[in-house]
Amino acid sequence: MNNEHDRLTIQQVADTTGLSVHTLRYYERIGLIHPIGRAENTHRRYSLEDIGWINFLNKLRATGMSIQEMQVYAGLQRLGDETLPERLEMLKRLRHTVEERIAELQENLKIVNYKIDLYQKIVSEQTPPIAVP
Amino acid sequence: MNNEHDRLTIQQVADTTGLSVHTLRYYERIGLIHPIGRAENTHRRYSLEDIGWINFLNKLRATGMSIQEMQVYAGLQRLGDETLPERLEMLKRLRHTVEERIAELQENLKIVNYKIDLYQKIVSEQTPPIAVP
DNA sequence: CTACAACTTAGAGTATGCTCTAAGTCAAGC
DNA sequence: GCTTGACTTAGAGCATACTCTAAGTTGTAG
Repeated sequence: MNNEHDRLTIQQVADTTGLSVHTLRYYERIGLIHPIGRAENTHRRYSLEDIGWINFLNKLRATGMSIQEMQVYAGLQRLGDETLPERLEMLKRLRHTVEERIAELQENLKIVNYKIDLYQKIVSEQTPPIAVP
Repeated sequence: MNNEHDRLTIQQVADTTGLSVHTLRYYERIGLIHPIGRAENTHRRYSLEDIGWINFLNKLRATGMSIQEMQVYAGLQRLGDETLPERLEMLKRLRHTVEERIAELQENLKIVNYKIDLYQKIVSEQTPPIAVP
């Protein structure tokens, strides 16, 4: 299933996922990533599935999910298909919080825009394009 | 301009702004809030303008602006109207980053939704509404 | 008068999420 | 044989943003 070409070093994974090698080891240590397979020399070798999982973790992080919640999710994932309903619930809750977060940002954006308009007016009044004597 | 009714205690401000009294003192200490006026007994007394500023700070924080950037903004604000163009620039940059953040969240939401749909299907197949022999 | 609540300060402590260091192993190239 | 570079581990350190503690003051109520 995985030939030698599919098995990447930690540095390669860092380059392709955007996580640092430190962070990759950290994620593995805290259980976000399952124990990665090793080459004969004890060096980690990541499979393509591992990359897929790490990319998904990155998406979860980008939604603002905390490390702790991701640990729960990763734990459920490892328990197999019978935890699908729980993971589904987590994702639905995540969707909800992300939607709320977007709405909040849009509200705050309005306020920022209002302030920009206000300041823009004052600034343009102070320094008209061409001074008229 | 400010009568006794307009001058709130730190606890009242905490209640109305949602910040803790600790955070209010912390914000003042690091220059996010200018030195608040005191009653005869050295206790802080916040004016309505102070409340307005604190509420604005809360909006900036909610957009994800860092404390450090807010310190810069607060510093410019204290320098008066001649810093309006700089503050305008900061707000425009903020608008941009918030718009990007919203777009990113919406992208990630798509992925979460895709996963929800997928899991939903699997789960509903595993446990049909009524088992048919 | 004393108890209490609300405040004050300086400074220490905490949670989160990394990020780095030190010391060591190992394979490949010169 | 030796250097180089990529990896390994355990554990320390760091940036951010609070959050809390200890010790003290003050004004009011009983």
